[in-house]
Amino acid sequence: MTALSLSPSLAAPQHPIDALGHIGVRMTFSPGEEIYAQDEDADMFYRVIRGAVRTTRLLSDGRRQIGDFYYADDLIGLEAGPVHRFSAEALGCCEIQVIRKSALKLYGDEGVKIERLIWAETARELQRTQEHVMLLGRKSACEKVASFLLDIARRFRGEVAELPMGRQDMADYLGLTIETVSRMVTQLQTEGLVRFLGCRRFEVRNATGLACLVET
Amino acid sequence: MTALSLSPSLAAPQHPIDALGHIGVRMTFSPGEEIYAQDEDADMFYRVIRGAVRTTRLLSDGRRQIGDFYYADDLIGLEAGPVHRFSAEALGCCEIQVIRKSALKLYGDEGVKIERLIWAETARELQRTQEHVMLLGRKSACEKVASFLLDIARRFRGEVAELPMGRQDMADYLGLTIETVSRMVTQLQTEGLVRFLGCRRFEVRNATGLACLVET
DNA sequence: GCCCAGCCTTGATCAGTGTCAATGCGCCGG
DNA sequence: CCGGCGCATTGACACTGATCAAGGCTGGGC
Repeated sequence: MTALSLSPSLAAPQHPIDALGHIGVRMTFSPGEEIYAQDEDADMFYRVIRGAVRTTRLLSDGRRQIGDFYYADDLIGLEAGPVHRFSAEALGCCEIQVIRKSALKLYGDEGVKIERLIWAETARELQRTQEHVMLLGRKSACEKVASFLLDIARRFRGEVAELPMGRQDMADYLGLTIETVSRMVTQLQTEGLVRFLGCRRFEVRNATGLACLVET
Repeated sequence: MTALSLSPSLAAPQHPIDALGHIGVRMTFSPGEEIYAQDEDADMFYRVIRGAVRTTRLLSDGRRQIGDFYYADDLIGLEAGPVHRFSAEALGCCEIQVIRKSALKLYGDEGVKIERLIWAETARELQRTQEHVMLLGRKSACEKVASFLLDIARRFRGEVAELPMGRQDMADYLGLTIETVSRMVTQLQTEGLVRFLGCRRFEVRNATGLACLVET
């Protein structure tokens, strides 16, 4: 690690993720398949090449919380400790690059670059998790769903957006039940803020109205 | 707020945090005083020497969420981006070591050690934030308060524990209202799980009973 | 094209938590 | 010692979101 990359997001070359190149192996996973398990040894980390992934954690009585959703070029499985604290599962079919941490030593300068990348991604993940805390702690069901849809929609730049997850996953991410998510989606649609075409495709019809629901 | 003189520490570096030694300045803050502000430039980071600190974030309409509480030897103000995304405030009187990130360059090898320390702390913070997400997303008011008290109590190893924050801060950390926190505290006491001596001091009377409320 | 399974939506009701308001308690200054 | 202020507690009630229970849609296989 070179000294002092304290603001990793500022030091932004074109595609830092490319440093990972073809290290490790590529694997494909089918819908719902587990990529790694909660409490499993964390000697690998993963890069999403194609598709979408959720990380989930179960309480002992079965309540489920989704940590986050990940898309192409996101890194997952970075851990401070020796084990994975969430499990990761493919949402649909997806392709994943699997990298053994200990293998990085073999890559010299390149390995150093990658370490820096990992640190930057960890810091970014912290930011995202802090946003998630705001969402869960202080937003109403309606605001939660609106925030979520707006987040997804941003990835599609005005095109029709496609949800890679079902209502249960949305609920477990937002700290709601599936019924409440469904009701809020219906409500946002009734109010003309979004329009659904089937239950996984939607478009934002009133971006400013939606943004009003999403306090920052 | 008063800048203190830099005094060399006598302790030999054993804890990794000691790498920070006496770099930077020490300052004291009085109860409620702001250490840094939300959206302020993040060119410093901070180490709690004595006392306790909260980080908070406000939504535009005034709803408040507390990110976390920090105690002696915790680092705060580490950010991925260029600005602080939460503000930090002293809970009681506290002493803080303030370190300018750019100053680390001057410390060569020591600077590299510190950079590693910062990375480790960021990863640890991510873990803590993920626990916070579980708490907010999937726990009842009663479980939230029980988790919180148990967490605090652990820092006092069976002794009478002292809450460094008031009910409002607990509420804003747990995503509840002050009234609900108060009711849950009363309920836990009625059930004989904890006993309060004044509203900021308590002891755990039935650790296993309390632990049962805190699913993992 | 039809059927079926799985997911999604909707409705009715309920529990938990928030809100509003009043009261209590403890600490500090005078 | 007393009074007042700020925080905490308690109570009554409202409301959000959960729960339970039907249906409805949709997409894939035959």
